[in-house]
Amino acid sequence: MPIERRPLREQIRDELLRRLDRGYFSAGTDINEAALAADLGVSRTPLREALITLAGEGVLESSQGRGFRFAPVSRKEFRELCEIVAALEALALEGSDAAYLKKIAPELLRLARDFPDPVAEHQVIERHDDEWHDLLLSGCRNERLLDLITSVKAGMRRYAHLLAGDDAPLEREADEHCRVAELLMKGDLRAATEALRDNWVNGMARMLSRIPVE
Amino acid sequence: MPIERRPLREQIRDELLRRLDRGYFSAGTDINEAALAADLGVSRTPLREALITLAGEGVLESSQGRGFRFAPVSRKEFRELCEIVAALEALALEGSDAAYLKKIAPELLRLARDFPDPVAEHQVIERHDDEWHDLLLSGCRNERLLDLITSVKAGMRRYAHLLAGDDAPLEREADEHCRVAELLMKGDLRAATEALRDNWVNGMARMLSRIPVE
DNA sequence: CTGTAATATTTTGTACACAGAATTCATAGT
DNA sequence: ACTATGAATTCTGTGTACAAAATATTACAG
Repeated sequence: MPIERRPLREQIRDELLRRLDRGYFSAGTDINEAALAADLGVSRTPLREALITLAGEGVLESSQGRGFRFAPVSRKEFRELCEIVAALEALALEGSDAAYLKKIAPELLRLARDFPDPVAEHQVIERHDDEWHDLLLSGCRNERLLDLITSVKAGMRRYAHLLAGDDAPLEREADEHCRVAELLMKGDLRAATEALRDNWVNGMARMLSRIPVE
Repeated sequence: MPIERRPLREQIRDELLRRLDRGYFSAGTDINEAALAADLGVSRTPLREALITLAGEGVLESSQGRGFRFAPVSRKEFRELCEIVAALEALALEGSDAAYLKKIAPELLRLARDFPDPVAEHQVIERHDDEWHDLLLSGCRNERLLDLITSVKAGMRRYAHLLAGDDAPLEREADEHCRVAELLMKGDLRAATEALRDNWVNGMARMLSRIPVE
């Protein structure tokens, strides 16, 4: 059994993101380091290291003497993040090998079509969506870009659980993914990139209707 | 005198980037935390916090048990970073207020024209270039995007000092900045964005000729 | 009853300590 | 001379301790 040999700070970061997905933390609340560390069964040192990482990704905010808190959600920030990821994913897709994309297009189509039961755990749904995007970008050779996309998406996780419950948005998302896959199958990289951009813009609109006006 | 009231980790991060600009550290070398902490006159704790931040920005790498080291420079990574920043700056410019851009265009032109003496400190030259880009993007209202650009650019600082010494690249850079400013003056945001993209592509080519083939 | 000053409590930011992993160095065997 | 083995050393990763700042509480004056 290959016991966990990764720095605690990384394991803690992952665990905090997992809890965030599950809605354990409500946005805007302060973090009590001692309490959270005790809860996780670690000391404050690696916990703080994880918190600093998450702050760098925009998941947390910090201010002198007041420690860390979960960054509040806002329509404006969500819009900003969507714009950014849309541009970055488009860049990644543009820079991918067209032949490779053509090869994986059927798999992308399949994934898009058999989207999970709308009543499934939100977590399952999110993971399915992530899987599709990951596969789509798996042909990008710009490693830094892929890292950056992962990092920015971590900053969007605070919004993911807002999508819970309704099924109509999921179907539209799936439709749009199909469209991207079909364009890739035809070998039209340019159009696929535009369809991906549209997907983000539309997805943003769908989500915005669920974020309360502050 | 307003004594520094920021977390040490931030001051340390800034100081490390400053030293990086001055070429104190050579890429690829391991960091000895105790020695560096002693040199800076702080303890290892806030130093490590700064190192973790820098690792998140791609300035450093880390591996289990072996600590941190300055990420090695490579033509591939530099190309990747340039692509990313080009896309992000283009996005930022597109999203700016056209009227505001028209207003600051003359100042941009002035800044581009009186570029500093080529024999000046590299640091001065870099700062001048940064100033121009900062002003150009000052009309962007996507705050997350601006933060992200700053962060990615921090990851490029390892390459900046390679530009030292020659003056021809600086003049070309200035020419291209002028062109962007002129297009903004005309109110042609689309063309200006393209010119900015070209500026990054060309700047990348100029730099690549100075990065040794690994 | 409200606002303010003083005090107590909590919590962060930083320093320090220690165990264990990684590396270096030395020694022995082929 | 070279590889392998093991001891010694160095350094990181994590836990703990403490001082100063922030927050909460109490006491008091208007």
